[in-house]
Amino acid sequence: MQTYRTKLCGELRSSDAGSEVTLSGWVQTKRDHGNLVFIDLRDNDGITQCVADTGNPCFEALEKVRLETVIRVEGKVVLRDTATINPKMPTGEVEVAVTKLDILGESQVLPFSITANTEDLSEEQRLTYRFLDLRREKLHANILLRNHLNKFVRDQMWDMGFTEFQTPILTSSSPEGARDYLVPSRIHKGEFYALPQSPQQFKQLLMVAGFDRYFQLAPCFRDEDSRADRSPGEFYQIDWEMSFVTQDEILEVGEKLITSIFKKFAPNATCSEAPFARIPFDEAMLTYGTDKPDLRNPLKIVDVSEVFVGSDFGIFANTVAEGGFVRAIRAPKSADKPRSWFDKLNAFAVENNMGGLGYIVRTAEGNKGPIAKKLDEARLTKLFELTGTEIDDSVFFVCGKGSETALFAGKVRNLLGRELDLFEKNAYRFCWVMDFPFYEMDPDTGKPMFSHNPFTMPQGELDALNNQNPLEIKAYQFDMVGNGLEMLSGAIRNHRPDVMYKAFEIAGYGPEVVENKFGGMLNAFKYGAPPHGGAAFGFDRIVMMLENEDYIREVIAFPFNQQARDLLMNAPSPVTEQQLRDVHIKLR
RNA sequence: GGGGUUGUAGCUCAGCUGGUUAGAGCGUCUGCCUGUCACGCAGAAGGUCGAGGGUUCGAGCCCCUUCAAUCCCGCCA
Repeated sequence: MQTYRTKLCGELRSSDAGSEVTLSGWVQTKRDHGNLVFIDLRDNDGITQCVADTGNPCFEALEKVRLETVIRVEGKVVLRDTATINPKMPTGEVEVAVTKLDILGESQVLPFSITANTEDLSEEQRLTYRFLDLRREKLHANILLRNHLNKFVRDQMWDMGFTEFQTPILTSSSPEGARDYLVPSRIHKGEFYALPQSPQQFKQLLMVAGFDRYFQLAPCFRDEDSRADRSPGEFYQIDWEMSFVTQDEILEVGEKLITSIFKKFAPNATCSEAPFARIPFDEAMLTYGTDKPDLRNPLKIVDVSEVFVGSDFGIFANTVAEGGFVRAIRAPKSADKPRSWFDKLNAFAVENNMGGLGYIVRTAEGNKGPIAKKLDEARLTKLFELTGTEIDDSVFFVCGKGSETALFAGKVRNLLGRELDLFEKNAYRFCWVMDFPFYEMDPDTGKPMFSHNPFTMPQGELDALNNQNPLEIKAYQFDMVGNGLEMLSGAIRNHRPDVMYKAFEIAGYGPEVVENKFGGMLNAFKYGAPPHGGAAFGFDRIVMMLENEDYIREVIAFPFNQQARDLLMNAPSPVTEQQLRDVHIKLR
């Protein structure tokens, strides 16, 4: 059997001139000049131009070959004339003068062009013909980068002393969190496996089993609806867990891993250095109006309620008196913006059901805007001091009560940052958001419910659960946020059965619920559990950030569409009656 | 579960206030072309206007129903 290739399509250089080579690949483009034909031959490695003219026995076959046909060519590497060198191609100094051509795999007429821009194609087309889409340069490169990241992360984790595990894919349904993907049992009528939403309980059991440091590039399955940055169905986490560990030590692992990743895969971008800013949840909500602060945006939200107490501006003064607040955002160098700009921002507030967006414009000639007249000189001075507002700046106000208003201030902060083009360019800014509340009020029942996950250790442990207002207890729970995206979530776990029973009791669950739902893990904790904690990065999201992609599908080889369908493999799909009978299912 | 947007040639789209035979670019096919590199030039074929119903003398365009795609809200311990 003849060899398919002696060289790859990306590796020929001028130094190879004169040698005989064999290449195999896809016909990416064909430029037929009648008596002279060029073919760009592409493989995973790159592209090489092949050429033949009328004197060549392969000429007619080469002229007829359809795009994306797989061929094998033999030929001689020749230097191109200076005038015909293509500096855009790594192989552009040479070409292969074809002496023999074999068709290895014919292509039908393509449904779309491999070389067209990605944005010129519908998602439906791309997913239906994903194998063609994956041949396109950008997506192909994204998937290759994902592959490199995969190995890099493994190496890093091994180097840090972690042990790689594989945990079950078929497991049991867990009662909290997202909807499970269920798998009916054939042997046990009426019972179901579930695909894991994360290996959470397994990795904790591994700690109890004494493995000390676990990691896994873990597939996770959640039956929830998709978003641009959230693939439906399945996704991957860089999941790790550590025994005898403090919260700080977990954060250090996260910082070390993420900085090494961005240093290697985004060497030209600015990246936060460890240690990252550690922002308590409450401060994040006040200063950034979100639990996912984008630190590329320099703007900060400042509480200026005190300025309005007893002022002539009745709406704000009354809201503050009723327990609300006024928060301000300085908009630097925006005083020269036209009235329409301020109107536009006000309209944004109205769209968000916020009534309006007050503002003061500070100029050398005086202060303008609807609120300026309502504040006396002393109050204005205080306001400008609190917010750092200088001449030629303006300052915007959000007034109201509760988290809704706080979150709206965050939206205004983002909008102003974009409008004034303040976001740091080509940068990755990371921070930690810490000290999440352990419980939050369930608006339906008026009782405390777990705000994150019930496996987390409350700060203050049993003493806090016994003696503090549940809504004021913080959790050893943290997120890493990068450029406004949640990249990691982690926690110190609750490894003490007594604390767990009490935590669930406060959330309204009796001991039988804990034993029923988390019996396996709870039982394990009764036989000597080490203090432990861990975290998990969203793997797909890191690739997304590295590639500056807005859509998570751009970094997944075979993603679902928005409706959680695989258009290529036609999943989900109906099954036979016999298959249904086997698993004791009758469709209604 | 809810809201927005979209659906016209193989692909990406245009199509005015409802009015003659529904257009463009790319792709396909045919012909010409020996230095292109998204080659170029000339010509041709290609349409259930997502589907179903309605209004109208007349519907790609208006109305109703429905299907699909996409983005968002809910949801995502």
